[in-house]
Amino acid sequence: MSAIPRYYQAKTKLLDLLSELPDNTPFPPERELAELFGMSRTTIRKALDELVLEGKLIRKAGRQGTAVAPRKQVHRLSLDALVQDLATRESIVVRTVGAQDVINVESVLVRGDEPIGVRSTYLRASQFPGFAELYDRSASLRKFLMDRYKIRFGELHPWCTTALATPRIAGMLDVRPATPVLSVSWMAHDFRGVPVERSWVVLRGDRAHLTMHLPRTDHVVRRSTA
Amino acid sequence: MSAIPRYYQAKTKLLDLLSELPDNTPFPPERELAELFGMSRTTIRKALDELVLEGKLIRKAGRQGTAVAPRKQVHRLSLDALVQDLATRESIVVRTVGAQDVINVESVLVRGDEPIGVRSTYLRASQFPGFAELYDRSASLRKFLMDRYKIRFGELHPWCTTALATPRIAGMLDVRPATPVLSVSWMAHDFRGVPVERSWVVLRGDRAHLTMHLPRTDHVVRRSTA
DNA sequence: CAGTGGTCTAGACCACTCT
DNA sequence: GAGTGGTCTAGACCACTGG
Repeated sequence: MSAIPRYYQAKTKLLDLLSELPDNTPFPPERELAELFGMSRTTIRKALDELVLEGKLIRKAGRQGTAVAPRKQVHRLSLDALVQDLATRESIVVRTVGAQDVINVESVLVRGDEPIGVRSTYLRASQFPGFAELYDRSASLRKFLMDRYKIRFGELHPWCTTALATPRIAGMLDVRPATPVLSVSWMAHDFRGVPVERSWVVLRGDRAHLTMHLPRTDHVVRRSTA
Repeated sequence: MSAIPRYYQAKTKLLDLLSELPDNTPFPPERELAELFGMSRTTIRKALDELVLEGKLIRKAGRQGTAVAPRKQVHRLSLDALVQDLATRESIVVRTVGAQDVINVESVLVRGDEPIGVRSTYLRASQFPGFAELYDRSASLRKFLMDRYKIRFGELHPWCTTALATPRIAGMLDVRPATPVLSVSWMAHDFRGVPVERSWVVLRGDRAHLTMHLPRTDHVVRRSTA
């Protein structure tokens, strides 16, 4: 008479167990939980899968097994900071793509020893002669473009959605492929409307929040009411 | 010698098959694919699961089975529109929560005959006497609060992340539980800093993009370089 | 009623990693 | 070497939906 799937019952029980354990506590092995709950390992795994996707558990191959994920590790990243370029990063790759006409600047965003995002920016090489040699990787990319190439940026209209991590991105973020991520993209123009850069940021949804800012609105969009 | 899992090989093949089929084309049954690829149904299902999560396939219970999902169905929703209250919606529920002191206004956001999001707003009943009787559901909630209760809103700092759909939300969005969704939240204050509303929007990541706006920045955040 | 996806089982083998 | 998670199999039963 239970319309509730067994794996979901397991998930609920595991969540209870989980919430009482301190961070990084080793979790019982899957086979043990299966026997304990009287379910097959497959069913237990389905429950564990979801908890891992939600960032509540961490699984590692080999002997160490599953453990309670460190909580309160959600980092707040502002949209402005993403656009300006992040202060903390681990690596920057500048590479030319295709017929030497596209420059790709890729950086890994790190917070608290964890990679939590990847930022990838594409520029036209013809627009920025000598970029690879001149670029100072310790500074903001946006500031560099403004200072060195006298770019004056116009307004931005970034957009944001969810995606599943590709194998490459998953490797960079230390998560499994198909992990849900937050994807933020924008196309930057200068103040005259000339395209300047195309950027794309992928954030680990379980480790990062994107914060935005909306100015005071004393007016409201008027609607034509039928 | 193949480090590539069989389910991922299956996914790649299915993706090829998929990309050549028109929208809404019925897909072969799982048991048939299993025999065709020489894999177990479980393995095929793991591949199909990811394709469904990515919004490339649609599964329905019963006789109709799996089909190619309609593409190019991504709706762009602006952050401003979310905050103002959506123009298109299917249903609004006003209910009191707990000891009659919290009002919850919940609406389903519909685009092109599909539910793509849920917006839930919480208000303090004591702050808005007679709300349930007075509220005109055809108008913007925000506008209603401004007109009827003379609320003057201050600036907002919404935040955004990914989440997995709970069973309740999944039911409202017509997706499976644990489907990745885009979660946008904010706390609205009036211009003096008094809390007014607490809102939460969940969007189907495979059907909706959130668009934002960033004004021109002639200045760049200065960093203290060590 | 027949066929579909949704769930579940019991078992197997592998790669990895700690001891 | 022992134990972990990652993958995979073959089979089963169920709920649902169309003809």
